[in-house]
Amino acid sequence: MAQTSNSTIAGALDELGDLYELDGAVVHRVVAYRNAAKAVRDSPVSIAELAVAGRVTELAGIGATLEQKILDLVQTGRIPAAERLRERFPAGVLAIVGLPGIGPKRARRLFEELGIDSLESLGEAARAERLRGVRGFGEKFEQSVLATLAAGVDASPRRRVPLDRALAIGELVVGELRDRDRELGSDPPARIELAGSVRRRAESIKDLDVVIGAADPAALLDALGELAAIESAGRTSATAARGQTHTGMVVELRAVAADQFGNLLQHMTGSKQHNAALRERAVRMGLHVSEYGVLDDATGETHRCATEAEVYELVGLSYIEPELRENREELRRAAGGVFPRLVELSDIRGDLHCHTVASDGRETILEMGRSAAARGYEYLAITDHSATHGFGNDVSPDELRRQIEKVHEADAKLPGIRLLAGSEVNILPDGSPDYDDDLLAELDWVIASVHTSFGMAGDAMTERIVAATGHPLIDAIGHPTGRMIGRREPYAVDIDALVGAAAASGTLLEINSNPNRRDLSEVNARAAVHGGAGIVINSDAHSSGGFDVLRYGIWTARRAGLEPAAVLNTLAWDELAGRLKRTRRD
DNA sequence: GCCGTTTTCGGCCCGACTGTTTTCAGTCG
Repeated sequence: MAQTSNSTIAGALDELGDLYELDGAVVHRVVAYRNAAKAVRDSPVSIAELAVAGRVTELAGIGATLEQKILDLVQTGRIPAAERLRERFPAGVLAIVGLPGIGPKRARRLFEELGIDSLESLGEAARAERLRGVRGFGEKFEQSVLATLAAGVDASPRRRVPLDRALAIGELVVGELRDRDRELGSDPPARIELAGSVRRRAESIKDLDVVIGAADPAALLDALGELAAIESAGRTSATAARGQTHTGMVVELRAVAADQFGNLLQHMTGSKQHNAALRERAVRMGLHVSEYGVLDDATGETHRCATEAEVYELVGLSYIEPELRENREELRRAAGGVFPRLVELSDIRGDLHCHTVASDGRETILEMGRSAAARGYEYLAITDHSATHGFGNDVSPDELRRQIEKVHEADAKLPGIRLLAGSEVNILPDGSPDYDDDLLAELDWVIASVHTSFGMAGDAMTERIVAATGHPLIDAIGHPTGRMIGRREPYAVDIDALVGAAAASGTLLEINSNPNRRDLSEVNARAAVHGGAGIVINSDAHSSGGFDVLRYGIWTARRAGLEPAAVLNTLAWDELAGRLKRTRRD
């Protein structure tokens, strides 16, 4: 029997939180379920296994009660409490929660007093002007409901976009605001930074947050609507403005005095859960953290912080990098001292996955090699697609032999960088690569990926990729889960099984840096390192400009808490080559 | 429901906004 996945368990806990909230539970109990759901979702190890082993309460946020509910779910597939609550509250009531202005309390009141149990019955009641008869509801609420339903419920939660799109717009906005500040002649210049999930380098972004530290921010706030990226904007208060980009993203500007900039940047960078946990810790120390300062109960004094580091220092923590602020383990670790240094772009000494005109790339081996050398890389593996299910030009075995020669020729022409003859081979449905072993043995580096039959069932897909890790000449697995952020679910591979097989065989796992992939994800990358597998971070570039995406892979690794030593292409090639299983086997 | 520099009970982040209400509950980020 397939074991219950972390995401299934997390989903069940989230649902329980929603149901208890409707049921009128105290907010802290509801929050406890949501925190537990997040802890499960972010866990790099199997929660089902942990629960069966009696160790699940080791996770922060899971106690004896939730342990039992998780065990029920894992062992019987059901949670009795959830079933009882579902009988009391039709699914349509939960669907109403989350509409603008409707939380659990109001949804429950509408359900109990007017029997509203679906979007349809909500709309009917609004049109019939019956909602205003309920205490706490009025005419404006009815209009808001009708507007929401008219716009389509799907339109209400704004679409999330991958980080690269949000970052491009955010950097444009910040750049223009800084230009404007210079034109205004501010002295000292205003501090203007991106905050929010963009600064945390999250996988996908809902809206953009920009923070300003300035004595007189009015002119900057008023300028938002004039920026190239902004379609419409307006002031929302003396210290804030809100606009919308031409792409439909909401941009929030917040301003404070320069000596509070650290407080605001910390507050607006979040995450919400990180901030809540930080503030709970502060309260235990008699301190109250907000975007305006840190109030000390003992003295009645509010400390204003020009930098974030001061905020963390006041609550007894070492500085926490934005990428880690997700309320995973970072507060506990920061209380214990300084973090090990996270991997950085400048640590990467070579790229082991790129394409040329031989398959679906747009540039030649020489062009790609020159560009990689110019970026300071010591080595570059040319890994065009293999022959089956071709991308652009199918690289037949004979063509691959010629390609190996071409790589050697180009390598001789390019001093300062080592070009490696490689291939991105397909993992066929039976788990084998699509070149013969004698040909693979002529290559310096082989990365193997799934490009077909994405729909295979979990056991078969897992067997398929695990089989590939067992091949002596496959050095790494490319984009191991196939997920596309916001567009395609990962294929049904058991990540624990894959990590175990990769660690046992010495097969490396890729963090593919394409911003639509970032695969392994941060959670899976953490699982991989936890399970003893080695990581490589690659661009999968299809042109020389494609090398730029490596920063997204780096950010995924940093969000996973990876240090340079966990990432094998921080090594010189000779050292890395010596660790490959094809070498170690000899 | 969890958790401990308040340790087996009594707490549990902070501020802004909205609509409805005459002082605030609920929602939101």
